[in-house]
Amino acid sequence: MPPLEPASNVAADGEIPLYAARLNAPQREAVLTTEGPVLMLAGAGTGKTAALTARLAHLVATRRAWPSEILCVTFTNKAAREMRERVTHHLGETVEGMPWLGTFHSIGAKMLRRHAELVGLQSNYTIIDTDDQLRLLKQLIADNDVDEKRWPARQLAGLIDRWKNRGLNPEDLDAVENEAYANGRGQQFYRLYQDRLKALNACDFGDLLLHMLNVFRRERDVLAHYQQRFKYILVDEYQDTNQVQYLWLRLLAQERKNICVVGDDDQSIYSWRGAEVANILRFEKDFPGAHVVRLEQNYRSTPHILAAASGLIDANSQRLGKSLWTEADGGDKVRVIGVWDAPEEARRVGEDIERLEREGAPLDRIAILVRAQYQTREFEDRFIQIGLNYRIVGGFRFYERAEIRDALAYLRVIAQPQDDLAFERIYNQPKRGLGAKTLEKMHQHARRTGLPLAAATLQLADSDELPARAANAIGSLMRQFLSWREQAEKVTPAELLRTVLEETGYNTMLQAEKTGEASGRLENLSELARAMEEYETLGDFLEHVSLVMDNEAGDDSEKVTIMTIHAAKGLEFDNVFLPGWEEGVFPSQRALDEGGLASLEEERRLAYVAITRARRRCTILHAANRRIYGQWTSSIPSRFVGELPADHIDEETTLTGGASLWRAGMSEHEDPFAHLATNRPERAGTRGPGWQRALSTGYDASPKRLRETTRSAASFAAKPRTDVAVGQRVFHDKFGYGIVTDQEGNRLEIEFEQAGPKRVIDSFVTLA
DNA sequence: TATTATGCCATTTTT
DNA sequence: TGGCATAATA
Repeated sequence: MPPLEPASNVAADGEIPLYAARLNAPQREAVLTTEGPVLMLAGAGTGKTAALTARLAHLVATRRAWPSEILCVTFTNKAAREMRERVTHHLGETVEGMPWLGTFHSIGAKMLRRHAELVGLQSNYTIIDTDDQLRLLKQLIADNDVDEKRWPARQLAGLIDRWKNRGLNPEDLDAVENEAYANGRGQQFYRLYQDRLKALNACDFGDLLLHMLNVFRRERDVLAHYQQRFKYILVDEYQDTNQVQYLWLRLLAQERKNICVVGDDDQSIYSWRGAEVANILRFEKDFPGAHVVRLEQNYRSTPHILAAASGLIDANSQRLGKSLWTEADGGDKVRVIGVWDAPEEARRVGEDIERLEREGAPLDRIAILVRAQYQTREFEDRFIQIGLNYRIVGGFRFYERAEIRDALAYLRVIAQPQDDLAFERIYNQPKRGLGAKTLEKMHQHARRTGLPLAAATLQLADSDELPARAANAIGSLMRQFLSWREQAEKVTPAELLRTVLEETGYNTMLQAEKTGEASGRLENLSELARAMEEYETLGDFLEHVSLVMDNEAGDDSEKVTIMTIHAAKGLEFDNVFLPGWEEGVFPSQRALDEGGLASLEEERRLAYVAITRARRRCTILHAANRRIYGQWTSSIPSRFVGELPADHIDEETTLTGGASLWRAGMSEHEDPFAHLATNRPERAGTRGPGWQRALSTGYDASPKRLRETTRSAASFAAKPRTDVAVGQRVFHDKFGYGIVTDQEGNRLEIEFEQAGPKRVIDSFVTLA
């Protein structure tokens, strides 16, 4: 056990150690207050991570604890990675890595591998994702004569997830909870699901935490062991913890009470995922005598941006209260721009970005942050048209692609023969002429014999239950599995994967397809194999895959980022564009219709997060008309716009006076500008209940400055390519192969083989 | 058994 | 509107 004396690299008498040298007073306080509970309230951009890592470094450098005696939990792999890097930097290479620094789930998984038998699992259990989870539930629902139409598997999955987030086991459900699914069969299905998982030697994400919580609650010696081990506990983004995580931490911290949590109640935006702001709000009650430190000096944004954000969040009740300030001065006010419709919004943002680009602003420091994914399409369309480099974050993740999942399913069956879900995914992929009928027999046999699906299938192939063709197909597949399993002992996981892809004919299948898509899939698979190179065992790799689902696509070209506000939490950009600030979009209709005040306040926090991402300039936009689900809908500016303090914003509109009319709620035939719209929007009878309130929130209806939007100079000035002509066959990253049917300047009309006719900018295609 | 037609329903998604 | 899932067909 390390003594409590200062290490050599730390000055003894009040001199400030290196890792704390650049910290401000509150940050330093947060670092040096090592004993007892600490609540660090860290506003946006206040150097939270710096303080947190310095604290870690301090604990180790002063020998208060070994790295292995500190539990440090984050929510994302990214945050964990960053912290690890920064601590390593502080402490130099001499210190061993921190084994207990990671996400809640990865730490849960690690503990559970050690104690798996206590919850009826083997230590090589599989971690299934939501896709597997859904398929499993669908089977259960079908097997138990419940109409999936009436009681969707998604709903059940959601319920189970919520129960687990709250730390509830099947037996803990009360009658009300039980009623929530299939007329009082919630508990039954939850239990069935858990039993099934156990039989598959698998668990879902929620289980990683819940199983360990159960172990802590039941096995006193296990709990005591970890309580002893973790001398200090650090928790990042505490406002995002859910009930299980809270209970978990409380048990672990109970003994020593050296727990330091960091968070910002104003940035709590995941309550719909089970996060409870209440956890941070009541920390001082949970841990009496807690030392509270407020980080309020902001190092990121200009005063106007901060003031706008602060003014907005002031409208929320239930806050711990912080006021951000900065030493910086100057900077532009937050711009608020009203436009006619969504296409104009995209055009406007595109033009602004082109201007910024001409002024020398790097594209990768510009972001467009949207409330919902569907908003990205308008920008994508526009940017393709004007040839602006962009990337959309979110949506498909690497490990969620079909080909990757197929490949992983093969590996899973090799590693863990009980993994029925994986086996079921690939038994006929690539096509082996096996269908639903064969599957049904496989299931029947598995149920009869109590064997895992793969094993039962093997038996079945030897019986004469199946038509010869099917039996042969299965037989050879099973022989392949046997041989792969043997090889798994000898070759690296990456090699094994390559063998599998070759011997199954998966590669051949894709090669035969000859589409842009298929070649992309092949590339993804070799990318997967490459990513596997660094893993020694299959098990290591599979755990990594299921827990670390993020992948930073190695793309070097500068691009504008388009993503949701949720995805942007924790990031910062020089220039931020915030489109769609309209009632019904942001705040979202759902939030207005259900969830009441709490939900509205979460939307407001989301708006606060959005604005505080901006370092230098922030532009908010709202459109009068927008097509939502194919229906033209007109809308009024978001109430959040009205809540921005007037002194810190510049308002502007491209609607020549029409804006104030529309804002005043005039009907269509009175609107002198209605005829200007080519697609005449229907007047909204579909407005949510929020609009009345929005009108009364005192939106400033004074006359606006006139402003005419000009067309983008860049997209017309660009020189057309000379190597492309009508009739030329070309390749486009997104649309695949096609023939040029028309050329006008740098714009091409292309008939794509897969995607049909499209207009694109010539710089986006290569000759085929 | 594989392909086409129809229908349905749509936030946010750290693991 | 359009993407995805299940249903109906060749």
